[in-house]
Amino acid sequence: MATIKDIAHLSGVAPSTVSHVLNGTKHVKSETAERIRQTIHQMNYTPNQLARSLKTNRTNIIGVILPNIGNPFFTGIVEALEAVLSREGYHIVLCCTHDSPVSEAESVKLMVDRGVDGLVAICPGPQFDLSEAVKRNVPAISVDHRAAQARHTVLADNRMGGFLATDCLCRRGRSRVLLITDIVITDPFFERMAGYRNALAAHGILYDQNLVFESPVSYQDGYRAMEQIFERGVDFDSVFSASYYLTMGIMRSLAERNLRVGEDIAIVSYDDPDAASFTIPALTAIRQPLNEMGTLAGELLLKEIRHEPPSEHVHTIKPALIERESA
Amino acid sequence: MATIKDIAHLSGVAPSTVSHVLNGTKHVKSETAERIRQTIHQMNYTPNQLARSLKTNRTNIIGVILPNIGNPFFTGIVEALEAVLSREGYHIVLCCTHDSPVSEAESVKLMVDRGVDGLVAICPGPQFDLSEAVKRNVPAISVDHRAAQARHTVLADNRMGGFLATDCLCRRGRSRVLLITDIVITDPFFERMAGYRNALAAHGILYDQNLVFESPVSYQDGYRAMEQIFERGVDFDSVFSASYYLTMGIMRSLAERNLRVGEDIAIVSYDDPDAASFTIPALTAIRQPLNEMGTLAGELLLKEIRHEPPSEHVHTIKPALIERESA
DNA sequence: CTGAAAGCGCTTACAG
DNA sequence: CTGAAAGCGCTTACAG
Repeated sequence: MATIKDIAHLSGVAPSTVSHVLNGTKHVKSETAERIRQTIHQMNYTPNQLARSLKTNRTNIIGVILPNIGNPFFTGIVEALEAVLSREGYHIVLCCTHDSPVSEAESVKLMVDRGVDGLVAICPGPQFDLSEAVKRNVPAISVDHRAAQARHTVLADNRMGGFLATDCLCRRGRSRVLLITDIVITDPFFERMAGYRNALAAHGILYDQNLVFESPVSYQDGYRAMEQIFERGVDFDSVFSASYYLTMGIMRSLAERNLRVGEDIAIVSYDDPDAASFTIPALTAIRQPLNEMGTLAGELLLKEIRHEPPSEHVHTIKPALIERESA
Repeated sequence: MATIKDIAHLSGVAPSTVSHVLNGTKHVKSETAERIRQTIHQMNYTPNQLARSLKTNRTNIIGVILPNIGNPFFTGIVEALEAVLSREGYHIVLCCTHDSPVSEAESVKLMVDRGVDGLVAICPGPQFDLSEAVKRNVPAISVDHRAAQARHTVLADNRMGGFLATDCLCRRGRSRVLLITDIVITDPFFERMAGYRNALAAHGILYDQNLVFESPVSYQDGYRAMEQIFERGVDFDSVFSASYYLTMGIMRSLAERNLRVGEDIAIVSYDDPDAASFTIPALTAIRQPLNEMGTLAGELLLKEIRHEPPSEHVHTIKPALIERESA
């Protein structure tokens, strides 16, 4: 590969001059500049970013750590994030952790060691630790998780979401509201449950421990959970499903028992991917403000990178109830 | 941040010695080594990978370029890929292109300039160009796309998939088989259509141009396409949907018209994400060999990195028909 | 078993 | 307007 030296030789100038036309850091006589640009083009030269970064301490890369690809919840956030960051010349690079704490720690180290200019962690596990980034002075934002070390945290108001979902059900006259939630009670799920209880209270409905079920989160697990609930003969008239993945399994279980969703049993689901409008019946769901969350996270990160004064540290964004057919 | 020099000073040795204990590249007297390890630990030192890479020309990073996150088709491939590569000490880093050719080109450049040790492009657009990687001698694998420049290409047998899907329908006595496919006819979609035609022919059914529809690919677009087909009064008894996203929209359109999927209208869908078992009715679908594709891509990349002799250049993996309720 | 020195490919004060 | 030189933080022959 050609180096900046090669280009310098071939153009009859010094490497520093080439560097300056490359970066526009100083005025170079237009003839010289043109000549240099020509040989750059002829040689198909591209600066070695590793060397550049070593010197400048900048990579123009923002690392994003997320549990996995394939979950539409992340897509919305990452897209918004990318939109605001790419506008400022940053590239986004993703690391998946598969919800493994070990992998989360490795990902932080990997990206910090590779000199990313900033880090955003989306929906990390409860023990997620950004101190490695903080120690090395790389700005970091935590999304959907209160990380002690992140200067900024972007949260969705899960309590409000839980309230909205349950309240919707109660307003429709449902009083035996099943809550099916993630078996690992991270903050968001804890908050959703709090919202559930608040809504019940607001409607004068007594909280009944026997209506709350925890399950691993997958389509299949949602199905299994619902089957067990039927086997136990639980009395209920509606479901607040705290995860879209659970919802799909729940709906199948109901269908197999010929229960009509939206009539016999009302359902409100958390999360509102495109697919939620295409289940049959379409889902009434809590839409998380993914776009806003991603945008805000991006803006906060830029501020930190530029050492602009932080506004608040924890930002909470409100979700919305999207009413369709299932409730 | 501490550097290798700092560690050397504090341990009373030369930087080269620290380097050797760091990398195990030479035997160092165990006392010395221990002392060095201690100060490394005390100082919480981590080598600067940028500097290391600049010198060694290795980053231990494999760049994966894919259209987007949020599509379960990619999840399977990436997971398998990660499994085989991480076993060999490589980390995977993702770049999303959102199906934009510009972004595809930038991603290749970004990763190559950052010195990735290998590249795999999953399902890139028709004009995708790996020559930038080839020119710089970085091994590259193309998955689900015949890239002229990639030494190795991993393909799914889409023709077979198209055949299997259509054949399934015909075997069940359907003869008016609608084909709804992506409006951008990339190789995979072209092949699926070829399989469709082959299957029709095998069953002695005349190919009818009027049964073939092209549509952008999303839930909503699938719905729209189906609605238009109804408006035109097309006569059909079954659907081969060449994309899972289309299928969801198609099913909703049928449901709204009170047509029973699997009885009035049979459907076979391409792609078999977890969700395919949880639609109502569950989908008969073509399952792509994602795990195999990812594993093979990873293995081929490793071979190239190690300059091992290539076996074949184009590897085609067979899909399978998964029979459920929709056909 | 350990160290001095060169060099990876850039950038950036500094000098002229 | 241009260039010589130092240095970013490592690794790796080479010498001893």
